[in-house]
Amino acid sequence: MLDLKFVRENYDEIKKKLDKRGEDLADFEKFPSLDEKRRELIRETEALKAKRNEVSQEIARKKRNKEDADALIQEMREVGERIKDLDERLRAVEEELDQLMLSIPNIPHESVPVGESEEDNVEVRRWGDLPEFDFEPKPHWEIAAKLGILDFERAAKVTGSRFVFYKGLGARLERALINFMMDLHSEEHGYKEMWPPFLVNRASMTGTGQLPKFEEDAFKIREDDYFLVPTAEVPVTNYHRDEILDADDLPLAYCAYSANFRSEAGAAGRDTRGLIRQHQFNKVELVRFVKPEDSYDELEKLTGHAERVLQLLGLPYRVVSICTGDLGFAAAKKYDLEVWLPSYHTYREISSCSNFEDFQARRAGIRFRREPNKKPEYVHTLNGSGLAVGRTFAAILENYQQADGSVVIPEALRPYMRGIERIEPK
RNA sequence: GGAGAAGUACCCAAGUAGGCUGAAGGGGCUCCCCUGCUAAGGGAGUAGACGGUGUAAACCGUGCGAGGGUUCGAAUCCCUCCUUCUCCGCCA
Repeated sequence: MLDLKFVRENYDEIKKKLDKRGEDLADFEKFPSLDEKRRELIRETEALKAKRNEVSQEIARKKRNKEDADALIQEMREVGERIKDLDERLRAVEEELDQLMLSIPNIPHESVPVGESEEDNVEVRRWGDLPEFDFEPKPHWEIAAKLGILDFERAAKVTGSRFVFYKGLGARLERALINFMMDLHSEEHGYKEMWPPFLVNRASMTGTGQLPKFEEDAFKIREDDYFLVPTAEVPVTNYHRDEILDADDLPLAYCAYSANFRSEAGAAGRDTRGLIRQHQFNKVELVRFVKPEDSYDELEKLTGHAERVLQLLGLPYRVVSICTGDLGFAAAKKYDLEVWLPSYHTYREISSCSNFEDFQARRAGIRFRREPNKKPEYVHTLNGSGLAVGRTFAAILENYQQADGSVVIPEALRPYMRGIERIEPK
């Protein structure tokens, strides 16, 4: 959410910047009149309330002195009616303004490349040599089938499409990846390890920006208004919702594993095979709460932490700076890490690292105090996948596949696999 | 899931015949005095937050878990919800 005063004072400039996202700005046009209407109603209603408070004192005094206060009471009865009426109108206007503000995306940072779609994203750097095969590399679902470590068919029977069973060494590999990533970030990168709830309430989903605009993307438990987490970002960022943090504690860094649930509305027909796009997938998430002046350095740092996972696993990747037209709703700037998938002959997103500046913090009420008695300020929040585990699983199968159908386990992972160096066809 | 009790400021806690209580008292914290260390003692200060008006000083509004209602006026009365605790049931 953007700051009301800031929008009021910089309306035209902000409009220009939002336009670069390719957003429909029809709603935003309503801002100036709504904002003015709101303030007008506040002025009116508060003047009446001040009067009511004053006269109520007067009535109390008269009653104590056994004087007649009927005329005043009669007068205040009318004032009360007017206040009630104005309050109702004010509430309606504030509700509308609130919905408007909650649906306006973040302003892109000046360093974000201007563009319309993912075509215009800018590659920042590449790492690693692409693997060379003296045979035709197979897609990961075919490799997995030979190894007997994934079962999509039975998952479809048990649940539905876009779900999967990991089996045997496949299940162990998935678990090894989670443990490897969590250990790396908590032991070496200084993140505090968290294990969050996988269901969150509406306020949390609104705090990080999934709601109100993207409700159809989420799985919802209807009767108690809970949502299955689409990413651990939601519970972990909201961990500090409505809090004022100590400046000395910043930056705060958390890493959290969670299963992630996404309805993938609108993705019908895309990536229907394999692990790339599932309704449920595992991910290790990095979340940072930082001082505003540090947040862009922090974004580089966080991106580096995610990259480190790929480097240790020996998976070739590139870093892409997401352009204005492709930027997520809440992000001011975003880097994607894209891992090389041989069977696709292309890089595919495996991590997304964003700086939200104070956009989420304002929605979620996450502030900090620089010094005692100073006014609280909003923190900047960042997060990034470190990494999406299912896609990492797929990348390992594809990049480490051998001519005989086996898959070599990257060395860094072997301690987590009880020493297993290779998964052989069944 | 059933039955009870409770939610007041950083913490504990008083406050129902509704009005001079936005909130007694204590602890903690900050400052000052006294005390050559320590212990103890004395005094002062300690809602923050959000919103509105204003160049500003400042003034006004909201605020006693949340949201409604009754009333000229609510921490105090009524309703709904949330959370915590105790007991029972059920489970992992």
